[in-house]
Amino acid sequence: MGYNPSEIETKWQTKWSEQQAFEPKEDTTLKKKYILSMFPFPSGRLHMGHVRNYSIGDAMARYYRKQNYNVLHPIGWDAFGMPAENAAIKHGRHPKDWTYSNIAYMRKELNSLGLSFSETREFATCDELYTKWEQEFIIKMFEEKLLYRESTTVNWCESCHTVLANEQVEEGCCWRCDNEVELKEMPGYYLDIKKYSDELLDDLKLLNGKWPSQVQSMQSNWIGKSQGLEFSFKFSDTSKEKLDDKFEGFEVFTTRADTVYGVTYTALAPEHPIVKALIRNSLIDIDIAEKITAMGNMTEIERAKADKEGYDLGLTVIHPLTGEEIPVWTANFVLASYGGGAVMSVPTHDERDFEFATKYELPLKYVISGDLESEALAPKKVYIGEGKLINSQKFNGMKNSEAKSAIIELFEEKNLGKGTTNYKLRNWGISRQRYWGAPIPFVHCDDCGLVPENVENLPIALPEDVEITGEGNPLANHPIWSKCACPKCGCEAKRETDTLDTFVQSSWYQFRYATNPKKWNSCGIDKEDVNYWLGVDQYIGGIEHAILHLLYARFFTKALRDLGFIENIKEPFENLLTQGMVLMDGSKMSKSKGNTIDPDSLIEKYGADTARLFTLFAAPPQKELEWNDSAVEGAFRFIKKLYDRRKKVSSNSKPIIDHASLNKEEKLARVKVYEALKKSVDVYEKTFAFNTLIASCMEALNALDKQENKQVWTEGLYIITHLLEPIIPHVCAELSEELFESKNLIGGKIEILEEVFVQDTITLGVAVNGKRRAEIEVDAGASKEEIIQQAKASISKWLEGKNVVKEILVPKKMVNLVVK
RNA sequence: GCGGAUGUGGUGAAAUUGGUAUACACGCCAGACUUAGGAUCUGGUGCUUUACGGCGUGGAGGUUCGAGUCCUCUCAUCCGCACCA
Repeated sequence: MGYNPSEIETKWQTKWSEQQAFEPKEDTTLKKKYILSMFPFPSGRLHMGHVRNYSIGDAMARYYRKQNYNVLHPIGWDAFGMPAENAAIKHGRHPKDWTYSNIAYMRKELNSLGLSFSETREFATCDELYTKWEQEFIIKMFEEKLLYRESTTVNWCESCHTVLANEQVEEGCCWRCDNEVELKEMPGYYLDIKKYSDELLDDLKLLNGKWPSQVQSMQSNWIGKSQGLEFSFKFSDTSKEKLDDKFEGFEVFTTRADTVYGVTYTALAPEHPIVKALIRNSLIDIDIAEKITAMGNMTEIERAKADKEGYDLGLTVIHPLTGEEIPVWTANFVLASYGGGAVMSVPTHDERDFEFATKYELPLKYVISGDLESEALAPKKVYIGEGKLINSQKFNGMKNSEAKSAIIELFEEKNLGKGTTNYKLRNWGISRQRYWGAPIPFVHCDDCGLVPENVENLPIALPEDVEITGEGNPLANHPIWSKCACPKCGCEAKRETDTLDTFVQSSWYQFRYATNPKKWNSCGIDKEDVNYWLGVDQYIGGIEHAILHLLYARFFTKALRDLGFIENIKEPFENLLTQGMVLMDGSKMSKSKGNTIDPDSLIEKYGADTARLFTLFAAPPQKELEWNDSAVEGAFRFIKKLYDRRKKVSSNSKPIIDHASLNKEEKLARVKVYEALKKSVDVYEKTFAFNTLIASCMEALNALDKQENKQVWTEGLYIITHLLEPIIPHVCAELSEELFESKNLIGGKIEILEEVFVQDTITLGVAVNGKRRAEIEVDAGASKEEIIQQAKASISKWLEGKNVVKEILVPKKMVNLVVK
């Protein structure tokens, strides 16, 4: 009988499901592992990236389950989002119907891969029960001032017809549809993630060695903490007058307090309120005002590409230390969103300021001198390096690195400014003007203002009878849905029609899985369950979420902790593995390129075990995986061979073998088998280099093939099927049941017999001056002298007319003879 | 520009604390069995040389008896952020 994957796999999948084999136990005294792969969006079909993601996680889950851990290995559906609405527009299907039928199909696909997910903990984020608790969190966040509503400039994607968070804008374009993002002023809801800037940054250290350093550094850059000096420039009297005494001055932020004496102009963002006031009051020429407005309307990406541009505002400020009168400009390189939208400019020691000053012939003043006089004072050059201060009153001669804090101190002493910290991170805009999302549970009342919905009315569910055309917000267009009574005063009010960003759902799903499903009706997150299961011992997913999801989920964890929904948890994901992409001909598999492999047809042709084996064998999980048809054949061939060798097994349990009585090939086979066993612990618990474990098992099988001892064969297959079960579970379960009554798949680790590694003779390399020249075989008990003797004999021709000046013996490895 | 990685055969990739570089697999070559095979099995396969040898982990140095591994410099590629004051 040949290897028939579909028969074997169907049999075991049915059995596992009937036995509820993968449900976590409720006994919280058991040692636990929480293995989590990022949940999929129910797009319709699995792709190879999913296969890889879940094969990695499943191998870990199955490994720990076999080691008698209580394992939580859940799956669910990140089910809200644009594509469901797009499908509705394109195929006239209701998003809900589209989503749930996709889930049903993809659940079948996951099943066909033999993944060991809990069935009872599965949910979709669009389930009303999930929405209900999420809305409760949102209301609590509002009450605790962690959530607010404000009208401001936002990123707008016209093609998705919605607002995007900063994290969802990639190079000026929408992360989902790649359409260029526009700026738009509109109201929206924001989560105060900035409040957690320092904690989010500092706690990255807790993840050292547990998260890829790349992800840590990406998050750290994104938070973008920088320390410096904040102070204000006061307007000169004439300027103040010009502004009708409405403005005293403006605040600036600098990380280069050491260059403060070199300021020769200041610059405001085109959107700065002072600039706007000047325009509004016609204090600037009409054509220049138009140009400034145009500058302000450019997106950040356009501005980054544009040449430096700016206009003298005809205002002056007084330098707080020198009393000099300094001109005020507006410039396109000043960002409204950072550091108060205003800068002090030191063209001599800042490249950007220099470029601007050169273009508009603004004055230069050097305040740092390098070691070489010429370096610092070469006319019309910018000097970025270290040096000593000049032209800086009492700080002259001080090293600029020291002057930074000294000057900040002076500002603080004189009450002119203070040392401060700035962040690039901006608050998380969570409003989306779309239908297929969780409604934001607030009500607008003419009398009471913004009022949260009463918790007992939750969930605020989506109306089913909507028309989805792609034009406008379907919730806002619904004839009656938004009509409601104010929860506070009972008067007629209007329900909020924005929905929540889908990243809100994925920010707390790890706690929902951990909550026992029996409690799902009564609470969103159960503290005790979460205390037992969290943190996630291993999280697995794509690097594309390095900032987005992983930052939001970290923030949410800290926020939920402060709101009292969870406790004792600093970080949700203890260990993170970012898997590489699946490539075809060097580029990412994608529908538009037509270079996809359909997992279904792969499974149909070779079986799930081959798909899983190839995925884990072709590359380490962290690296990119290049698709290769013949390598898939190779994986299939190995499984067939393994299955075929069941004929070699002669007893149904692990035999006790008299190692000394074996011949050379038999001993070698045992060595290879036990080497694989030894390696497995490291691979499953630390390195996740499944490719090397599989290679070791292949070596072991090759070595077994070179001998005929039935006991050695029996022991070998007992161990190999034990080791590979997490990777190719169906064929191993089948073999184990048939040959060993499944004994090798239960009951923890198999003992490593060290006696197997004890050898009678040892092969050593012999090197002369570090260059390998020969190989010798010595008795295991041979003394150093005997070995050196033998080594010299083996390389006698290299010793002619030379003296051995040093003899180095590396036990069990090699001999190095140094000759002259 | 800033930050993070990665460079090893024809290809995917291995290689505790520095200790016989290229395990395992794919591909290729040769052979066996076949009417035939893209099936299966066996053997070979870093480059170079008739051979002895020589050369080989992006490049150049260094430390060491010994370096893919450690140090310095450098080149290339990839990823993230990017006018952040």
